[in-house]
Amino acid sequence: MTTTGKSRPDSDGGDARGNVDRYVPAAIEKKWQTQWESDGIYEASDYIEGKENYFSLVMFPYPSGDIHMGHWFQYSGSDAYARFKRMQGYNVLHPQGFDSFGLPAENAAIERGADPRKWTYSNIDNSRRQFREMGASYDWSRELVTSDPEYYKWNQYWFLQFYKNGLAYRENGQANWCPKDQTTLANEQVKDGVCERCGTTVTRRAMPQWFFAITKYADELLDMDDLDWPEKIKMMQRNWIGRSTGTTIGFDVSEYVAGEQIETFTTRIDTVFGVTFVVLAPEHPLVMKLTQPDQKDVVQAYVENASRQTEIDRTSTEREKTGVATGAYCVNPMNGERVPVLVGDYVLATYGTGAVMGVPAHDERDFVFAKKYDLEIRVVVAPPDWNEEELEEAWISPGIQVNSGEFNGMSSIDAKDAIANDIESNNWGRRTITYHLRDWLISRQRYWGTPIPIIYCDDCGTVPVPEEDLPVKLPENVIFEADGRSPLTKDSNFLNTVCPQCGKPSKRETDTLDTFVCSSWYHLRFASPNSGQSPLNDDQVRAWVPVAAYQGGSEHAVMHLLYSRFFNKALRDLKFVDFDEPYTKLTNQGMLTKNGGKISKRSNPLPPDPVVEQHGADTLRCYLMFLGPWDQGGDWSDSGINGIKRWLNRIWDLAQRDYSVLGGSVSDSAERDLSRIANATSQRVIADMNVFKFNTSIAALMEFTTALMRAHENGNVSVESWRSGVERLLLHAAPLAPHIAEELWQRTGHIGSIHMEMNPSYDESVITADVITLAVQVQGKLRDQIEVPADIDQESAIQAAKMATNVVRHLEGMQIIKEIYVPGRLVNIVVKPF
RNA sequence: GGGGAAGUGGCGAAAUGGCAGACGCGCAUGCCUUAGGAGCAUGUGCCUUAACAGGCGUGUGGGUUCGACUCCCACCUUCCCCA
Repeated sequence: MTTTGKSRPDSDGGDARGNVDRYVPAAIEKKWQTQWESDGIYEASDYIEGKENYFSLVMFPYPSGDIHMGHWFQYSGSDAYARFKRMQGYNVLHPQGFDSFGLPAENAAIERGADPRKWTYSNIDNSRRQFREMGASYDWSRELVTSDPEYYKWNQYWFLQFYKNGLAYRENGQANWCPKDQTTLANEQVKDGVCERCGTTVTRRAMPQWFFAITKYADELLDMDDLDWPEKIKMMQRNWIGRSTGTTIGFDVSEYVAGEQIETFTTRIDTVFGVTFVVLAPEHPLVMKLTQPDQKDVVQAYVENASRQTEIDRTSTEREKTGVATGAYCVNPMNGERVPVLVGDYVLATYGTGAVMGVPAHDERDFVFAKKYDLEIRVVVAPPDWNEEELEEAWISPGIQVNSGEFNGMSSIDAKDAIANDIESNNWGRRTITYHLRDWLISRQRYWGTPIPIIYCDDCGTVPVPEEDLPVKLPENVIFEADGRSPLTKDSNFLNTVCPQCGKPSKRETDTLDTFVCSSWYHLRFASPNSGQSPLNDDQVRAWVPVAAYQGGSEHAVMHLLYSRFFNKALRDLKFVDFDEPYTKLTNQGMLTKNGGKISKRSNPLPPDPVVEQHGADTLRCYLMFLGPWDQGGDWSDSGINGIKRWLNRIWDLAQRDYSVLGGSVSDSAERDLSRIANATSQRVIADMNVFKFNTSIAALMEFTTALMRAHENGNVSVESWRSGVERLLLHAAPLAPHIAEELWQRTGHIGSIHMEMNPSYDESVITADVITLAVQVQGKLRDQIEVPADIDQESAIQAAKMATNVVRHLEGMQIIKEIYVPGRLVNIVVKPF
């Protein structure tokens, strides 16, 4: 414990400063948290006369047990921003809730026998407590918990709308399977071949799965020109969608299999005359049909071996590319040549057509492959000054077509089009657009999620649950076993039902929805939280959405943020919303680390509660904001927190100083100086808060704090200037340190909450000083500084600069060849020896 | 391998073409104190110097400019994303 809590009879804060009690955060923070809540000052009205609505949303947490220091970092910043916007006169909606479906609850059930519902809701209670201790300005009246039936009912409703409109479908497919979590994963949830959540190597498994048709929106999702988002996130989404334009062309194999051809996709159709082999994925349906008898054993063994490898291994650039010949040949339609067909495991059946044309001269991978297997390397796009010599490495840049029949002499850029036209007119293939993006796999073979509202009837087939029967509730008291089967498949009360169409006994779907469905539309529900009979209230949605400012981590770049955009567009086309994008402006907070590593409860713990207990919530909030730029994150260290504590202590002391000692000997210049720094501080703080630069906002406020203390000690400012200075300091500090600002606001005689006040205004004309310091350089090196009137003209400034003592020395024996004056900043004199 | 971001005192950082190191930590000296993990004051990039002053300095090497942490080129290192 610190000594701050102990009462001491005299010395500090006493005597001339007006006998003030010490700053004890614990004594004021709880009090104001309770007061704010009972006054409901952060509850947003949908309309306030004369105020513009501003929806400032921060990504809601998964309630894993504790609000950890990373959460404090994220939520302190977003709360400070929301508070700042409120004080700029906006009608701000800043809600909070819990993304409470998901694997950890269920794993806790399997590992420790905890009931997922109890485990989750007790975590939520704890998280609510910690959010309150943070002093965050959330509108708790709009809180939502995604595992509540009132919420997930609408997930089911959206699913049904999507299903009816062809945006949700079920298909047999190879799914990513996590053997540990016993569930399927979307591509986005597989990182480096392992499960994003638990790190287990992902395998593939064939099973019927539900999908959302996100690829229908691939092109529209690429249009992000109007989004005020970090360029990095846009780039990641573009890469993830991975649109590439090219040509599909068929290589005839009818001499082996009647009427068949190998379809290949390429973005470099200009190199098609350089094809010297074709490679099939081991899973390609033509592999066995084409393989010649003497190659059967080799190919079979190769295919079997490939099936045991992960995709990551197979496509790794570290690994040498391997392949085996099938003994068959296919025909290049462009020149009628027969080229060998090989099988190679670096070609994946799931991408493109599952076959690639090999052009060793113009593709690095093919080049290496051809060298290894001694295949022809034929140049068809000539590098500049090429004279038929062999290439040292693949030439992948544009060039001039050679060995390309009628296209010889054309630039390869033009040839792309010309050859594609030729192929299309001969019906050998077609222009094709491919995407890396796959449809969103939403099925999870898990219990703790939203049941998919579908019933399977022997007679009627797949039947959607009627909307009036929603929600399909998750059963309680189910059996958990780590056997790869969802508890829902073993709960006969849940599983067995009757067909809504024919009334015959039928089975429910036992898959639950990916939890990213919950977070794809939660912002809409925050805007219209109380619509019991409909998912949304149109007026409320229109009042608040799209979200003006959205804050969250960049780890959601290709999952949540892409799904949300898709959801919004789908809901727009189904006439539920009338805007194109859900989040207008996005800001990423950086990651908070400890000793350079990720903070984790087990291996690298950093619990916030002890810090709050020792220093108070305001100190912790400000310290986290002061570490560095919010969008860059930072590394936690205990050492700096005292600086912030000292600053808050100084504010505490300063705001309560006895100002009756002032006013006796007011100096005009001291008044002007204080006014100048006061206005300059507001200008800096307002500009910085607007762009989430909390660190420099705090630095400006610290400087202002020091200036106020100096003014008081010198005793030469008026009571009015002093009081308005203190007021200004408290108002600017309020978004960052809400409790101490509120307490001091009250103690300095104000009625009502400081958080309902407006930011102080500033006058730019006051900020400019009448006398300024100019830097004087000779040859660009600083030699002296001069005090001059602020409105000095160029000629006088240069005159004065030349007379500065230390400048004279450097001008001796030199002739001046150039003089530069940067108004208000510096004079630079360029010289050379006579 | 491709794409992106970053590299500044002992430390967190500021400055995005104009006085590098604001603000804070730490450290040093002094004041106050019975006491200090409290408070206040002063100092604090490196080198030379008694001082005035000078030299060097923002990962490395070039370039543009009167002037470069900032812009351009090449390279090194770290982190992130993708393969």
